[in-house]
Amino acid sequence: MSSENEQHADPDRSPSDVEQLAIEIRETVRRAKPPKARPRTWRGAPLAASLPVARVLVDKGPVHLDQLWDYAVPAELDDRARPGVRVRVRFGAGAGQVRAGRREGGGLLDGYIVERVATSDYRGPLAAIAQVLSPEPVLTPGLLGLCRAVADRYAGSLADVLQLAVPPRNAGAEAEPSPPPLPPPPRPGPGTWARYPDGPAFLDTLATGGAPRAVWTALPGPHWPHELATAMAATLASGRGALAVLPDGRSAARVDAALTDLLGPGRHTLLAAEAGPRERYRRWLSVSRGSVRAVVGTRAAMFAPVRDLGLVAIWDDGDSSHSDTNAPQPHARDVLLLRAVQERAGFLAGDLSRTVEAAQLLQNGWALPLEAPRDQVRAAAPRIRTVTDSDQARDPAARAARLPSVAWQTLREGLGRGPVLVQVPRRGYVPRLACERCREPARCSRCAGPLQAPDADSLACAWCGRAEERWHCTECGGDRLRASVVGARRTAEELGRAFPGVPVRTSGRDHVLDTVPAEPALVVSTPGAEPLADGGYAAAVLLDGWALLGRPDLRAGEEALRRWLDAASLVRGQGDGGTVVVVAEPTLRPVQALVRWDPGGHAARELAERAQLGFPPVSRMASVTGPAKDVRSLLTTVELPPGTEVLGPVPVPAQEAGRGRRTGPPPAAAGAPARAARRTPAAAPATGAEPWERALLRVRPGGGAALAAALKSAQAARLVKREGTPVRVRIDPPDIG
DNA sequence: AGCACGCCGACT
DNA sequence: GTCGGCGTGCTC
Repeated sequence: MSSENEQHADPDRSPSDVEQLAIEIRETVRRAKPPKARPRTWRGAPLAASLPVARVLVDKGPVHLDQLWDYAVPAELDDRARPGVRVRVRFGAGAGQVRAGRREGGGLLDGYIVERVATSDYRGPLAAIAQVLSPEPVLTPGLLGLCRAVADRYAGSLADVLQLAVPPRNAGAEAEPSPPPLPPPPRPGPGTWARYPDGPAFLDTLATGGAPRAVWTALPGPHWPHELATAMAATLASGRGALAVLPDGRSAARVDAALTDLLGPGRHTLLAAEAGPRERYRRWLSVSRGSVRAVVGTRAAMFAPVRDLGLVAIWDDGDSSHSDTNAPQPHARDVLLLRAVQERAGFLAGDLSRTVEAAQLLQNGWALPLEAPRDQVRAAAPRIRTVTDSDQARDPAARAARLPSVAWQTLREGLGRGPVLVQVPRRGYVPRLACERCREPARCSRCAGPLQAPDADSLACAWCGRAEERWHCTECGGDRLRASVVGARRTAEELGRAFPGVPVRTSGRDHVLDTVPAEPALVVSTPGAEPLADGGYAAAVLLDGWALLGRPDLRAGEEALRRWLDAASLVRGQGDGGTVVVVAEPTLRPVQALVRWDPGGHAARELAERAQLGFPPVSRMASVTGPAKDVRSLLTTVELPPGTEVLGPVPVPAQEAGRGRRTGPPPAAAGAPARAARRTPAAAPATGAEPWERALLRVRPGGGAALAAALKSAQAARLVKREGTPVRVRIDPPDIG
């Protein structure tokens, strides 16, 4: 270990830096009373001869600490204290005075060394790095740059983003060496990419080191995982790395299997939740160390530190699980877009459907479409028929199963040729009660809250608790209600009776079936849980379309179409007799898009409409949610970019305030209106909880970054001044209705 | 967030 | 004279 006076061979070393710096290690005992036992720090310990200052990012802590802090590097930690390593530092007023015997870590925080520099701007004595936790350089410059960009985009702190991007350390995994990298594989053939006119050229660009950007509308059927893997393999052939993010472990595993098929073992890895922490970290390290250059995984993999990235890909970007659930809730599509730009990589958004965001990438020319010609689409897709559920079947068993006659016939006919799929919307996902005639959700006549039926023959409002004596529909005047959709389990029972002797399988949230064999069977599934059928389903029936379409959400139409296309793509093409029946109003736009198998047209129309109405993603939005007075005070302090519109604030009911530490104002208890009324005057919540509000902020296209920056600094200012409780800031809120 | 420092009122 | 209220501000 070098001492202060030793000459270094390092040509970068400039000895005067050390003297000029006049670093004084924080003297823990300069006060009158020395501690009984000093912490094992280094009173007067020599500093690193070269670059004795470490700029450290502290891992946790309040938002306004979102900056780098300078620490002195003691000589004995010189060679371990490299950029990117995890360290432990003392932090906080008086942190230097550590009393022996007190509890450990008073002021000891974890962090990362971001860089080593010669001098510090900080005027004052620098504390020394307390400990280098591990010599593994986990926070590489590229990863840091990405995390910074994500933090800026989402008005979040760098430390929060880092927590998503860097997995927790596991000493055992770190001790294992990673194998040396394999040489680039040979170029894969185009395979089924030949079905897309621009497919082979796309692969060619990737294989020769280019960075093409595309929105890929995959043909229905089982080939897309292999096609996605082929694009990754082509990128590897150029000597670069590739990353694909999928919405769930099941689809990621399919692409992983396809990669194994194309590349053999050792060139790729799967980063998904299944593996335990040690295995996950082991795989992550194999990527970080450069021994593996292709990564497929679920959303946390979006940060995977793939070296020399040539392609980022996302599959099914409309799936809500692409939004991280931890602050600042970045979306995988946006993170990968940032990476494509920052790391000059190609970009591929693949989907059976199309989101408005993907349509926007096409519209502004950032990406090009990768689509099959119409006749190919028609051949690969099943035949789609629509039917309304007023068309009840004659067969009593089918009526009991609430099947329209066309649906019943389709199932019966399909069962002669193989497995058939029945998609049932998830219960609780849908309006509770609706007009039987026009499907308008039933609402309270006083407060417009949703009505529910506590027992067979009474109706009450879920918000205000008022009993509804004589309900009638405000839209069509109907006076009969329809109960909510029947769940998958009961549908399965009813179908079992309608088709005696046919095996019935269910797949849903609790048990998701992976695949079903080619034999005739009824497969009842909730959206997203549909098993693959060996050889494809002979037919499918998509029940209760009204429930998917009727959700009070900006994306209801897009989401319904996505769910339907996902299910319908598992059905054989119409040349092979594949048929799909969707039970929904045939004039609605998403239903027509399904019939024509035209997700691109649907997304383009949605995009045009959103542009006209000033909705995202054309305009950018942020939401600010919290106790009313805090929301309002933030709104008065924030320096919004010119032209920002402020919508609201409006009161938010408890469930919209989000699951958080603190819940919003409780809506008056549904079951006990009388008691609630007696206790307190209407507005004052009995619990003392303050009413919550939400404001939406909207900026013109291009103003998103400025809006995020303004919100972040206003939030930080409030924290510094300790004004009230922090409010929740969410960029691109998904739930605006 | 912690945790010191600091500048005003009641107490041994 | 000293203890101590928590308002203000810093933490490398």
